[in-house]
Amino acid sequence: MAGPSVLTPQSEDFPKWYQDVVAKAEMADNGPVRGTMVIRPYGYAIWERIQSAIDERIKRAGAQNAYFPLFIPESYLSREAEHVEGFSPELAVVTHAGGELLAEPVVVRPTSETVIGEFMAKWIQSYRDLPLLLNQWANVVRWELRPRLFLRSSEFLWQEGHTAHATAEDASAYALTIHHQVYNDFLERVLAVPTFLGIKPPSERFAGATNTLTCEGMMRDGKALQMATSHELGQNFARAFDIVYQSEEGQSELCFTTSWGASTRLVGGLIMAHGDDNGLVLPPAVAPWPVVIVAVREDTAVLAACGEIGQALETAGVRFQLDDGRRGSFGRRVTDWEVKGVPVRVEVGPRDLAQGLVTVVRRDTGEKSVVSLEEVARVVAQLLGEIQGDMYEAARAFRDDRTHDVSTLEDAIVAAQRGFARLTWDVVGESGEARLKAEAMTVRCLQRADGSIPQHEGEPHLIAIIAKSY
RNA sequence: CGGGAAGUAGCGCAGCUUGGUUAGCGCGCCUGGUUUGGGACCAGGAGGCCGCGGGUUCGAAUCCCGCCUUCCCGACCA
Repeated sequence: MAGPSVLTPQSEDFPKWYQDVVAKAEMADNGPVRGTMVIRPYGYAIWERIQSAIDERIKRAGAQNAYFPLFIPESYLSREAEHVEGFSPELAVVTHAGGELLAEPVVVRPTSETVIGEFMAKWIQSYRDLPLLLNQWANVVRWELRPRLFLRSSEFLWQEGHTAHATAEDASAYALTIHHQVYNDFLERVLAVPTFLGIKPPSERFAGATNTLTCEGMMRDGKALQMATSHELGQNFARAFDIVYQSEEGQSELCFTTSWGASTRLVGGLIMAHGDDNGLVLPPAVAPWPVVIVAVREDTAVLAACGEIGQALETAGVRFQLDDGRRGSFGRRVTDWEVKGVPVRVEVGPRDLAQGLVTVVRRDTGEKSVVSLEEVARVVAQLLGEIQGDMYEAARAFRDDRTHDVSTLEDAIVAAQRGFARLTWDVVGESGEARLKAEAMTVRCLQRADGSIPQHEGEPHLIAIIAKSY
């Protein structure tokens, strides 16, 4: 069996385990400037799959991609009081350019509500122009005091959606649609991460928003990670940027806007939601290669069989990588593929092959099975679907096992040491939030008793989900 | 940004207290060979402005000052 672990075990030091995985799976490196990140090809391939899955859903929700500038006039930020207050500590500001001091400093975008607001104001004239549904894929900069690869870097990649609507109801409904049909659907079906959906308490709200929706996932150490957020911005930005339209009745009306985003943090969430002591465990839908064909040894018959299997997988539309055995011993190569989290290994060796068989191994459970050469493509294609579903179920079981209903703040603090606590929001209150803060815990989100997303934090009988978080 | 720890080969570390030949070890890497069903073995080899800058000294990886970076704990966040 396996020798000494390649990685620091999760139970010994979870943050160290995370760093080990990021390094050993060749996902990312620290950049030369504090907080910056170099995303390596394997990590970027995962991001690209995340990107395309989200992009597809965004387009299905009716939004169109566009691109706005990296540099934003400092004065734009100042127009929305809460927004500038929230972001000013983490802004990178350019004061010099072209060898001269700039008359007005420009900030490197921390998010684009302001520039996009400026252009929405220009483009929207009539109620017929609404809703205006935009999205952009971009990098943003928020100067981080305590960076961690993928989870919190000073520069990160993301998608930010920005929309303008005629009514508050329409804006609110659209934010909810994005939350369910883009984010939660993606998280469940692609990342295989179950979430708690809800709204943020006022203390955790986005700077300038009237309501913030969140998807909270549980990591393998029981901490919460906010995997995506959607914001109802009310008329705050419309007022600041004069985003108005003429109604059917000929009146000038302020728009209601929304914004919503998901970032490279998702890669960190993916690592921590499914990873184990042997490394990354990828759901097939985000794996750069759902399958690796491993030649046990370099041998003519073995390589010929690998080629055949490759052909069959190709025909079945399954992406795969071929490990022809030229690089090191079998055990070494297997360990490497495990660290990288490849969902299925097809091991092709002379012993099995003599009987027309190959060994198929699942990364998530470690389960091995022996199948015939003729059947392997069909079996693997089906197995990938099963793994995708099983990984979601396993993550849900893990989360449910560590989520407890409690009736007092003190019990919540105990439960949130290793998972999530569900406590009536009325019991928490402002003093409760302060008490939680002292324990390094927060209210991650507020939900209705049935798990649905409330309209606002004033609804009666809301449940607060309390946890430690990233 | 506050408190703590640390920076020596790609990675993990020793050497520093008590300054003094050519700065070591393990893993990885390269070459050749034997191997290959869960991190193989033998032989040979390459690779260092000892984080950066300044100072003390005949002499600094080692002592002093400043800065940068990383990790942990807080405050802030996707």
